[in-house]
Amino acid sequence: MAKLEYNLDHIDYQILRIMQDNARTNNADIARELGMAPSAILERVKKLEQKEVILQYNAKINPQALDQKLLSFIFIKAQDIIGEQKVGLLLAEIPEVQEVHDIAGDDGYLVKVRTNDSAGLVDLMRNSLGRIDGIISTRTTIVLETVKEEQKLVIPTQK
Amino acid sequence: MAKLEYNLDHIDYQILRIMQDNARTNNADIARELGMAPSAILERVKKLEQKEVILQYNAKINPQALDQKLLSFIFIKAQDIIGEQKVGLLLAEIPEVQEVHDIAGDDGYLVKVRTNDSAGLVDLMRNSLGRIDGIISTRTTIVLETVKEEQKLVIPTQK
DNA sequence: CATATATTTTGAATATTATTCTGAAACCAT
DNA sequence: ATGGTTTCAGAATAATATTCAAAATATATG
Repeated sequence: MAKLEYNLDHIDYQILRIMQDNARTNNADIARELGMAPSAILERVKKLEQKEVILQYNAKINPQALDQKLLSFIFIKAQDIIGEQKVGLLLAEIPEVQEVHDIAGDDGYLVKVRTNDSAGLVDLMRNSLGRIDGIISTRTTIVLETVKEEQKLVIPTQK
Repeated sequence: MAKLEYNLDHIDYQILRIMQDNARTNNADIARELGMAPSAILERVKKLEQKEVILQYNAKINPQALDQKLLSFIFIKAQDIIGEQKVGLLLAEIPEVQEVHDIAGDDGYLVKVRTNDSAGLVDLMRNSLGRIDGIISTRTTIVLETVKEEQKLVIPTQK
């Protein structure tokens, strides 16, 4: 699935930088900015998608607007066989769960969850987490305020 | 800055659902899918942007392709005055830092960081974190494998 | 409940962009 | 160098974005 050779050059990096900043920038604008023909940019973008360098385009929606005001991180200890992630996959199926990371140390997962409020969180823990076998314990951390939240990667300047 | 009334209807939700799934879906396609005129969709999308319901459009780039293979979470205890977040703002300035959350409990921050490898992480902790005054202690959690990583919100079905 | 006012939608016209394709240029490996 | 491959530019065409006026819808107010 994942290619071993991505082989990106300076121009690809510039395209990625633009796209990472605004995924709806059109080919014509990118072409103008890079001093190239639109057709060439189109080719490159398609190739970046095919090579799975660009994984997807998404709109970042304001959680407030959908009344999802509470962000929490939950550490979950599980009795999973290492590398199997049976619990992890079940956690991933919960819509309110945005991230599931298998972490080193305590046979556990770190899970990022967004709910309406604390009642929604309790609800989720009781219903969704409650139904999953293999969870030994949980420890929840409430986010008071988010100072920064992006998924932008550091893109190399040089080729 | 943030509006108190977003007042979204069923159609807005549908647009958000489409956009959240693929931010490069064009107006014509959305219009076709919702059985409306492209100009009406354009109006709504513009309004969603103005009302800061849609915050931005970004391309999700494969960290592997940029050789950023290590994901870590760092808990940082700081001697910040509550609500001030002096340390938090400094943390947010570090490019490798994707997220900074002010968390309840231990006067601390939860920070999400992407680096090349463990050497890059050590480097970041020594250089970038090392320069920040007010950091009392850190505890680092290494991610072995990410099972899920999205920022999709649960969008209501009904109006 | 009716009417005035504001908002949203449509549909057509125009501007802009996306996409395709061909030949030229650049690149690579031998 | 030379043959083969990849990338690019430029033009032609298809499709989409954008604008705008009028119609339709929703909202507010007396």
